[in-house]
Amino acid sequence: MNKGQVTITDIARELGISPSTVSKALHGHPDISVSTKVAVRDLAEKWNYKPDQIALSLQSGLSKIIGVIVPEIVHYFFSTVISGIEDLAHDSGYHVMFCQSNESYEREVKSVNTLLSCRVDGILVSLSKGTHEFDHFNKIRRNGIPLVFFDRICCEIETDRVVVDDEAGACEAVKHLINSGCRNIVHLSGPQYLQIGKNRKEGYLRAHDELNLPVDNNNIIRCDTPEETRLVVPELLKRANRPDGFFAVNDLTAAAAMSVIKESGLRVPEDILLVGFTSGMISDITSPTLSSVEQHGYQMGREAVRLLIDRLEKNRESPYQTVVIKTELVVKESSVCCNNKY
Amino acid sequence: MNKGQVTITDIARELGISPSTVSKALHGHPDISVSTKVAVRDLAEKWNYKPDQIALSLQSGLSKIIGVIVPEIVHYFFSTVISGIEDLAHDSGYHVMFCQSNESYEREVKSVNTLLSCRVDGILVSLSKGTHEFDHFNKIRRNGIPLVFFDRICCEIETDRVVVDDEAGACEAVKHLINSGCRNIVHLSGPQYLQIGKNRKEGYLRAHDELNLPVDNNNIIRCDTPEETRLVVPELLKRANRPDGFFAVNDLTAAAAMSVIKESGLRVPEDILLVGFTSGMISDITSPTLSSVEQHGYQMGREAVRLLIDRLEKNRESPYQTVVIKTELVVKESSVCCNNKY
DNA sequence: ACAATCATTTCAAACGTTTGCGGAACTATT
DNA sequence: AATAGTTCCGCAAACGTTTGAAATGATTGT
Repeated sequence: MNKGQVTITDIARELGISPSTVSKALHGHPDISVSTKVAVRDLAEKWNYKPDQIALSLQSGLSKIIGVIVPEIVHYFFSTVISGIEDLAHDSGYHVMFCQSNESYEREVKSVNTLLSCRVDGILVSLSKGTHEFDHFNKIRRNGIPLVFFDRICCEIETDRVVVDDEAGACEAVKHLINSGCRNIVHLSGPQYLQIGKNRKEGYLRAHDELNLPVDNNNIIRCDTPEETRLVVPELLKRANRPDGFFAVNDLTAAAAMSVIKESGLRVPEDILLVGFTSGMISDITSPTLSSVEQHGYQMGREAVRLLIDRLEKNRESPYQTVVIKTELVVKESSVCCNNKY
Repeated sequence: MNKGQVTITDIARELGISPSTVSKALHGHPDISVSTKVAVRDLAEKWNYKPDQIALSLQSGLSKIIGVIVPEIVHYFFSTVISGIEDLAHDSGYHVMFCQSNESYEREVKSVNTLLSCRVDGILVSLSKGTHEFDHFNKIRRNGIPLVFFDRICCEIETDRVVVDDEAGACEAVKHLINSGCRNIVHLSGPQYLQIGKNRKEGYLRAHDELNLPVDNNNIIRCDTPEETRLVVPELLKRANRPDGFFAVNDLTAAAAMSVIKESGLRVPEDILLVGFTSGMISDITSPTLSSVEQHGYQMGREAVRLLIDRLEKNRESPYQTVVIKTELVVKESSVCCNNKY
């Protein structure tokens, strides 16, 4: 009508009744006569009345907003997680407000404060690499706001969590390499101060252990970027006992390794088998396509939201849960070789 | 303290003064005595008082929230744009609430309603593929809320816009191929009902035109996914006059084309040169690395926010602007060949 | 001494909504 | 005709904040 959105008071004025009557009519309160209800609803419909979320929030103390903090959106994995968060949140009547920490502790703390002052109902966090101090999370708890960690969790804080089954995925991947005939598998590993780096290495070790094969510690190489790969892998290929398989901590590294291997005149998968981690676009565009461990980011996002909303709307005091998302080995061309030696 | 956040009233009660005095003291209002100011500020500091954004919003009618609607976050390009939006918005004291349309008209309309009921101060939109009806955008305007389109703009609605200089980028890329010796360049093109598909084809045509070379219409092929590429490109390579260059509408397609070419025994860049579009991670992990046109998504995001905040905080009635982000050809290995024939 | 001036503080309204309680106007019961 | 019971509606407070206007108390001027 005039300017901005229609309010309950506009409708009341037009109908010559009080705002409270309009509110009750809209909510089907039994006190209100049928004729008034009809009149109010018709006019609300006609004027396209939508309740003001902000006023509702102030009134109820609930914002219906979920805050999300991720290290970076530009990562394929995180954008799939966000996608899952967004979808389930919207379907449940919540809005999503998100912040990037850009892997920096200071920005993470700032993001927490931002979300807190917005009075979000709950917060979802994946830790930044730079965070080794956790008091800002205690502050969230002190404010009585539920917190759920996903992927990069914080062990120091007791709360709901969603993690991916890294170790099992890594183990499955390495067993697959072993069963395909590899006996000299290099693990291009991530930093060991991050849980994911540690877990994936554990999986590599456990696979060897369970299949009763020895592990050569020289085969565990700290290398998780394409740049490092171009430096490190050529050396590995020159070894007397050349590696016959690579298990990389992420797909970018795996793809770079593939390039290096092919440039050196060796073939994938005929000479060397290769498996990556975090199956995404990348694994489809390499040649041959790259076997990889799928992390189901979308599902992880939904699960985190579900955990949060459960706590918000059901019993706030129920015991904390940790949901484990199963990984899945997606076998493509880079690890399938017919001339199995065993 | 007790529960939840500290309010201005808590401070007032503690100090035995009225809430309005606290508010004024916090704002440095000249009416308030220095001693009171000091007392209030000290206690606010001690109790870590943060003003309630929701109450402020209700009061001022301003939410300090920017709504964003994108087709999908999982695209590298869009996630870089979002990253830029988020960074500048936060630095300017705004929060970001975002929605995905998932390329669906219905979800786009729903997202608009969501953002409107949240009373966002302004909205940033990149059109979904499924949107051919624009009345929901007029509704935003009728509510007096500024609107900025970015990347996938809507020509039917007069408003601020940020676009990328697709055509110039495509033209530069193709000229680069021509100048590197190509005389038979295939364009793997996108759908022509999307502006980007059209613009990039125009760039291809203009490059030929400006360098006085004829265009063979058989060289313009509708193909913009890896799957299509694997079907289409092998045929092209069998032609009598085999293409000596490819310009693809996106990097995924370009990368897939590279695989197909190499599998057929031809070499990149020795036999065939290759340029893609939307320089991202992908262009670094192919072998050889892929020349591509950088779209500066991060900068586009910042620019869109700047436009919106300018309108919000400066003159709301100033004439609409269209900002063009320059593209940039990033030459890597796939298009650099020493045995230039000319 | 009385008013005018000043510094400091509080009041009250406003933003849009919800909701318990009280009230008016009926109807029904005695 | 008085009481009790219905039915329908409005009042007012509350959420946390801002802000112009009004109030308070003290000081100054004549």
